[in-house]
Amino acid sequence: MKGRMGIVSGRYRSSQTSINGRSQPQTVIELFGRTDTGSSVCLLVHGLRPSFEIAPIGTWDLDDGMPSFIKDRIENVRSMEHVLAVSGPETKWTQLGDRPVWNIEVEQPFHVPALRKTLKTRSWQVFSGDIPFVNRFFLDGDVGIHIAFEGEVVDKRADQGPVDKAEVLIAGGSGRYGVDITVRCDIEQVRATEPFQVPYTLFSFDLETSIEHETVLCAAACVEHLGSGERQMFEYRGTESEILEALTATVQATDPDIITGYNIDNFDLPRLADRTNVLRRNQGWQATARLFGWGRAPVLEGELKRNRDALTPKRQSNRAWNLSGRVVMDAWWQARQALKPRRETLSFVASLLFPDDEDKHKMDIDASEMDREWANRPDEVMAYCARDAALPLDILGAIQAVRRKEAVAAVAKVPFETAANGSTSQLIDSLVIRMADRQAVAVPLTGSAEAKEGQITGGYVHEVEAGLHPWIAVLDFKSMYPSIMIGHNICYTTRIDPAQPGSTDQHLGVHEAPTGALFRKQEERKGMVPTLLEDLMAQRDRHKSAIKSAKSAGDEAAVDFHDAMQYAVKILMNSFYGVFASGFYRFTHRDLGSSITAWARQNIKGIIAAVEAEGHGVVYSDTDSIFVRSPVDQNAPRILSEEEFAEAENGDADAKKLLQEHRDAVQSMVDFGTQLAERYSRDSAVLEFEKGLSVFFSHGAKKRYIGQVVWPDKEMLVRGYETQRTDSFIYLTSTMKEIFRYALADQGDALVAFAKKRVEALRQGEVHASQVVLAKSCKGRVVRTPVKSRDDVDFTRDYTNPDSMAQVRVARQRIDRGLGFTSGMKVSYVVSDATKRPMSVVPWLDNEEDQAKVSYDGRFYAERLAAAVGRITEAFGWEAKDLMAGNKQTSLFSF
DNA sequence: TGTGACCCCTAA
DNA sequence: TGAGTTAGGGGTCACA
Repeated sequence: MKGRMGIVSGRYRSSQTSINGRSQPQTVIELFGRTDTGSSVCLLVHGLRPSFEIAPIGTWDLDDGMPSFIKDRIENVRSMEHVLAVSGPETKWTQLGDRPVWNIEVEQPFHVPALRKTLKTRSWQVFSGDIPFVNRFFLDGDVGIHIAFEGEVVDKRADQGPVDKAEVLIAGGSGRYGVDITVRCDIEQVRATEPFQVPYTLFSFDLETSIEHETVLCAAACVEHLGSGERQMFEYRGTESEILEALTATVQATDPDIITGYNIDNFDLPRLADRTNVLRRNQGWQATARLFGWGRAPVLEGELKRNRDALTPKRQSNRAWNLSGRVVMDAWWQARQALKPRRETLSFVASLLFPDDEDKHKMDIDASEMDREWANRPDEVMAYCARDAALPLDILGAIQAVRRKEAVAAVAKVPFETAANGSTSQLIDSLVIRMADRQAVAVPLTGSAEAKEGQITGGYVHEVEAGLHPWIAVLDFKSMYPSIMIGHNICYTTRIDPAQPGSTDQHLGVHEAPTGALFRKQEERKGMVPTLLEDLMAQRDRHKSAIKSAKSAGDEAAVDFHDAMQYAVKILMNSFYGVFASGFYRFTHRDLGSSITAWARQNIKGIIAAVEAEGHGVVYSDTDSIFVRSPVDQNAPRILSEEEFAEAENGDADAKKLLQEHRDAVQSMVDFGTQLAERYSRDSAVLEFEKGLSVFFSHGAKKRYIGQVVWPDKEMLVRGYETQRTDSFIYLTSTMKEIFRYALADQGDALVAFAKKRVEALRQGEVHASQVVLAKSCKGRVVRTPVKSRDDVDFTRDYTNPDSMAQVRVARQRIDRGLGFTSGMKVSYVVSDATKRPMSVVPWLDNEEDQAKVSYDGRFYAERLAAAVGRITEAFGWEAKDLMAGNKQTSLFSF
């Protein structure tokens, strides 16, 4: 058959095969995914052999030929156990210059770690020796998530046959896979194809569990087919074994690519794993498969024993869960990343995303009393469970999680699983190693770089001038760090090491960083990273222009697709700096990161000085942006009210004049900013006029400012202040927002009056408790699941003094009440008495009964609000004014 | 009352 | 023991 598929994940299988009567090691790659026509596939790919590379430490003159002792040592390697073949040498670039590199083919991938270690002790330098075998397939074939393949169908779901069906075994599989079709092919029959939207199937589930007995009371699942948009609901009751077996049967029958749910990583999946262990006791391995065999691997004992990509979901240490052929995507984690919600409960996130859909967030079941609820109102509990099984699908849809991860996978050329659950360095690795192989650059092992000593110096932040500043043009460097990397050819492979012999040889000119670090010119050797970044920039431009043409053609799906792609490219480009500035990445050196930031500081400081020398004040600057005073009529109206606009529309002469003056001022600022950006742009450092503010305000702290944007759109801009923070309380943030409006309108008196009123209301306790809920994330290691007592979580590993942290005290109270705990989740609380040390806090729970009991410390909250608001008013010098108005207090908000 | 350690979260 | 970075503000607690 011929087809196209989107790869979910891959794994490999080691076996023996017989060639001409001789037993030979064989390694088959199993790729799981779904075709463009909607069938799930297991592709058995043949022809890739595990290997790595070695180079001798020490050097000799290449022109003299290879010394005989090297030949002997190579023969020695050839005769090592599990080594199949040695080929080479091939000349590859290494940090120590061009070196002869031999390729070592081994019997199986799992032999590599031990051989690597032995060879290191025998003075070989090892390269490409820590790349997972499946990654090797993506790198060598230069493919990513979307592939086209050709092959022979060896099994179909509808076919009959035992699990060890001969056709599958002959094709290199371990047995009948849980997919629609199993296809055998050779590596040459797989190639990259244009990105397309894979019609994935999603499976979302939720459990209701007994707090008393830890058992599963009931479960529900919802399956969504992205291709058709269709959904199916499933409900499970009965004995616990029946529930688990029925859930597993649904997974196998609906065959999803992606498994989701809300907080399944830390709750539902561990619970299912625990219960499976209890329920399977005194039964064979088949019981485990029936209860929790959710993967696409054949139902065989060996498939349960694997550490990863097994038949049952598993997780090692803190990593995401994994299982064969499917990917686990926790909707909680995705929502947290995408939305940064103030609180993280399912009902809160649902009300954030679907504010008008009351049914999605009302709480009519008391989760802390689940046993009682289940006994008294099983149907309501079931309905609640079903709703919470479906909601994660709504959430993933609303934040476009699957489509965005798919786009990242397409850009980084990795399987879906790596984009969904992998690390940033894995994405970068995927692109950089490909480039290294193309350029004959040896790939060093992770951890082989010299440790970075201390931190490198980062971006420059200009002191901000406190107060109101009218007509500020905001300019910033376009993709500053990527541009610097391209412009100065910064790469692991272009760095000139002064300690290296020959480093002082003639270069065709060099890039010298302000730190003194040297990089070759691209004419001499173009870096891998600059090449990749240029490609990515071009790719992003292509998607951006495709968005334009799709828009004019009215093709909404194409707009979404190209938008997801251009966004993924942007994310990836901006990740390069961080990875290369990190201490552990395989292709890094401490000079790379520090050179990038040093050039950045030089650029921005140079521009600040030049602009100021021209007589234009710079009120603020952070890393790659600069806020400049525009030579605009200072008396021009900064913003017009709705009424003034209406009056101007209606032909009112005064209003029309105001409007004209405002527009003239905006235009004059735009002209100034555009012209300034043009004049200070360089090839590798493009300055852009990003936005125009009719007024800018800061109380004098870096990274905290507000502004009235009048170009390109009209909006309020807030950075850093409490309104942006998720660990503040609503009453404070809403007060601040209003204060900002007064501040930007320069209405000092109204501002002060409003601030006083709000502070007083808090102090008197007139504000509803829901408005003073604080939330902070809480770390801690769960040492026993499920979490039933305080001893089940160890907070001392994450906190020097856990008892002094409010979030820990709250977490402990939650545990006491049987509400469980998951590390990293935000916990909500209210301060009940701040005069105590440490302050008394009570958890804020999701049910009205508990909420009604909460009383807060009004004085504490009033002081916190006063402190925040006071910083703003102080900058205006309004205390004196207030005193003059007859207020006897020495400070505005003292009591 | 001031200070520093520790922590969370944000800007870039 | 698993991994993008640094700069920075501000809250809480403990202690001098």
